[in-house]
Amino acid sequence: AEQYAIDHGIHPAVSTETNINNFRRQLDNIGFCFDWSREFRTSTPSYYKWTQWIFLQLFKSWYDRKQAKARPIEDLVQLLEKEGNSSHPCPGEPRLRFTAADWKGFDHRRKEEILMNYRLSYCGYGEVNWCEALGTVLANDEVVNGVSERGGHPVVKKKLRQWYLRITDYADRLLEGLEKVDFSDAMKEMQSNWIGKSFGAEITFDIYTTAKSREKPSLTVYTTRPDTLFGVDFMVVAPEHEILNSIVPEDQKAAVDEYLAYVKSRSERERMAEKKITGCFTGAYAIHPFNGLHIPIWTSEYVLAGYGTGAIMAVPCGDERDFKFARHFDIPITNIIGDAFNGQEANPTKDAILENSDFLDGLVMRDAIVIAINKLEEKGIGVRKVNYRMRDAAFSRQRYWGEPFPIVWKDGIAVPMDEKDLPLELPHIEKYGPGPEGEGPLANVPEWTARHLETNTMPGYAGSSWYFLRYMDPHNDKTFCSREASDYWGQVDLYIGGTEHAVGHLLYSRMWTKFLYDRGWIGHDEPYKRLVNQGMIQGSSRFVYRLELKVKAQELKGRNDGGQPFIGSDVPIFVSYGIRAMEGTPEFHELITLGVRNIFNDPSIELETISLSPLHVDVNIVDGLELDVEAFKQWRSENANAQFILEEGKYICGVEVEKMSKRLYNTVNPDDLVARYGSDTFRMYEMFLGPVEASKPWDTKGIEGVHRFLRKLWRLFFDETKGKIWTTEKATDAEWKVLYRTIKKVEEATERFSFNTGVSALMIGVNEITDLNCHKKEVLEKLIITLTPYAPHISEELWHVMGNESSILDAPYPAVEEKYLVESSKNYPVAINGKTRTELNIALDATQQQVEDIVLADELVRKWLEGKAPKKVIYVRNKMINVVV
RNA sequence: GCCCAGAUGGCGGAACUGGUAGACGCGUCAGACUCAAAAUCUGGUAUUGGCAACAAUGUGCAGGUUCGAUUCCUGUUCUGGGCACCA
Repeated sequence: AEQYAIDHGIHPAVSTETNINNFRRQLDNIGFCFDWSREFRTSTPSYYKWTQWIFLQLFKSWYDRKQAKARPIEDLVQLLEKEGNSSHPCPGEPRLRFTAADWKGFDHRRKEEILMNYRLSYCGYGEVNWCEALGTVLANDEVVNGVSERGGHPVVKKKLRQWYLRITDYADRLLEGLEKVDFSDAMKEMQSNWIGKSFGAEITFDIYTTAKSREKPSLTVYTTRPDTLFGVDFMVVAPEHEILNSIVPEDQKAAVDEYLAYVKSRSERERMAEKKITGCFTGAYAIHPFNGLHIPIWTSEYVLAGYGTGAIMAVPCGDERDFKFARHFDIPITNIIGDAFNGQEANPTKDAILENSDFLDGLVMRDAIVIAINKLEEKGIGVRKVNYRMRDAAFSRQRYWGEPFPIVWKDGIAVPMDEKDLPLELPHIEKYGPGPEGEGPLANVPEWTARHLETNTMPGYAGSSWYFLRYMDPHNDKTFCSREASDYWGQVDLYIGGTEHAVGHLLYSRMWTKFLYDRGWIGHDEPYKRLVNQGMIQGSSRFVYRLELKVKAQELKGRNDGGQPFIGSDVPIFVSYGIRAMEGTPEFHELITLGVRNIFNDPSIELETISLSPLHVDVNIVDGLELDVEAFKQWRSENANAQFILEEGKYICGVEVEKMSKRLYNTVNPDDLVARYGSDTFRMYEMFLGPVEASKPWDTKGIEGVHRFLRKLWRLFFDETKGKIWTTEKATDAEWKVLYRTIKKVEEATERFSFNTGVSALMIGVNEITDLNCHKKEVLEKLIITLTPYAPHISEELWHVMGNESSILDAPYPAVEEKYLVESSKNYPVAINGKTRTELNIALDATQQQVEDIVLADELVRKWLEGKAPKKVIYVRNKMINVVV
């Protein structure tokens, strides 16, 4: 557990100024532009002071739907005081119901409860992955196969106090804002899908159940297709749905409880990803509001609690997942779309004509939607409803390293700290273990808990949501960034970042910007004017496969885990890749059983279940594909007693190409390359690899070519024997032509971020200038200015070699002199029936008739025509000629 | 499973708005220089057939639109990114 904490934080003693400077110097060395890093931001008190300040402003603000903007919470208090209970501040979308009595007298706690429902950063309870054995909370990617990645301990869900950002209040504006920013369509689509705005209806069904309950239960579902109301064959509620507490009759309780226990052991990701269909009948029925039919209510993990009402009406003939579910559990399917449903697969069309649908019969589905909603509203059993897939963003972490929340807890109420007491600095701690109930490490600090300070810390995206504003005014100690500074600099003109931020960072920072804009602290409500997605450099990851076993009704002394006959933590067993490939076969079961018997020296062991968890292993302890078993045992303490099931005496690792990332243990260090070739070569090679947007595996073959190019460039200025060879002679037209053609190509390439073709143009240029034997200063100077963005160090060096005093960065970018580039004719490709057969040199200003005459007179063309007259001659100026026969 | 993107020689890639497919670089083959090596330079290099001129085929796969498709449309396969606690 401690190791976890250390993995996730940097010891404050190490993250000193020196460390940051070293880090910067490293980045500088390899020619990277310094962007930002979590370590850098959070270790700078002024950053976290102002992050905390903004958090407080979010806490003290609410979102006024009528005005579509954030306002100070005092406005809300006044509004509520003035209008009391009679008018809800957000009619139509009540988040909260309270009575006049609640509000009367302003009971402190009640008031806070109400305000908490409006605050833009608020506190609540949320589910986390909880690992009892490690006593810690785990991130989703630290859970593999339902057990902890490290140690293989069972993981279950647990409710814990969490902070949230009310980003859902900004859903519409985040959607609309996409229209005014220059992002790729793919990025916009990802964001709008994430927000997931949909139009539909909430429909409430009465319930028939033999279970005893005080109130008459009802079930509200959300659907985008109320037109299919008569095709409902069953209902499904999420396993977390509260209704399960009140509607399950005695005779179904055991079955439902068993199912819920199973679900609790599975992550949300697994629930979405797995193809297997699971579910359980609750024993209760919903009553169809129009025809009174009893519709069975099921619970299944394919319905997620966080979306809509956490319950759906299932229409198997129109929805693929519902269809599969019905098939799997033999639920009869009602067809409401006639021939459009073939009985073999669902048809999600909106264009079929409805039948078996009472008052909707004969209508096209598309039109029936509105009619159905109107009828539902009229009868008071449903309401029109806009729904968003996006949920509020979890804004707290149970970690040490992050901005502490400036919140003091008093009698269960979160009280914001005084702004002038910021920053609230992280305490120095010795141990990074999690708190007693899985809280952050701060829960272990007596001075911290004695002050009743919040023990969660903020996530990385707190700082990354606004850091670009701080860059505009880094030394300001009055505010996070003065309005003058942010007005002067405006939006970030160009943001280069990966698509992996599409639905995280890039949405959060857009929300923060809108919030700061609403409150008048900045003058623009979108942070980034233009976004370019660079591709990811991929690494080759290596995997080991850990066995997760249950042993048949047998106690294995000292190897139990949580009372289960489960082999886990202390003797992890790893299976070689080749054996893993046999998974599912009887031979596999046999091999594993034999292996396990050998390892524990107990021939009576019988295995009940076997599953394999693929785990990343550091590429540095793998030679090709073969794992260095001894190094592996030392790599992580929990693997010290590891046992291996080998193939031919070797442990072979699995391989996958993934993004290169520290957490995937597949990184390579560029230091060696920089030492060998220099940072210009390294930088240029990265640019030359391919388009910026493309992802590709890291591969250094080919770096020689770029290095040779820079040496060739150098030889334009220096000769091994003669030394300096550049001259002050006047350049010829031919030399200018080569130069300006190069500059033009490089400029165009750079402007459209096509750096690889930019490098290519520079290579061609240098080759041509070398061929012309040109060493003239006036040409070379312009050439290296063009090169500067690609290879800044060598350019600067050569600039000074030629006697310039100031930096090349201050030199004006050379303007292309078009007069050297004018052409009067072109070699046209001539195609017969679209297939290029020859080339003809024709003047650029030739007319269609002239071209036809020239082309048809050509011997080769006549050969292909075989004496026939052409159907058509297509002539596209400056492009090509096509003769259709 | 859902959302997004990509697929072109032995390899990375180029072809910008539907107009000469394979620029540029790597690798490789042949040659020059050299006692030799390194470095450098010259030439060839999509596949198949041919001494050659040239011809046929060719941009993941199956179709379609067009005088003309790597580019547009429909379907499909595979690979990568994201899926809410990696940031």
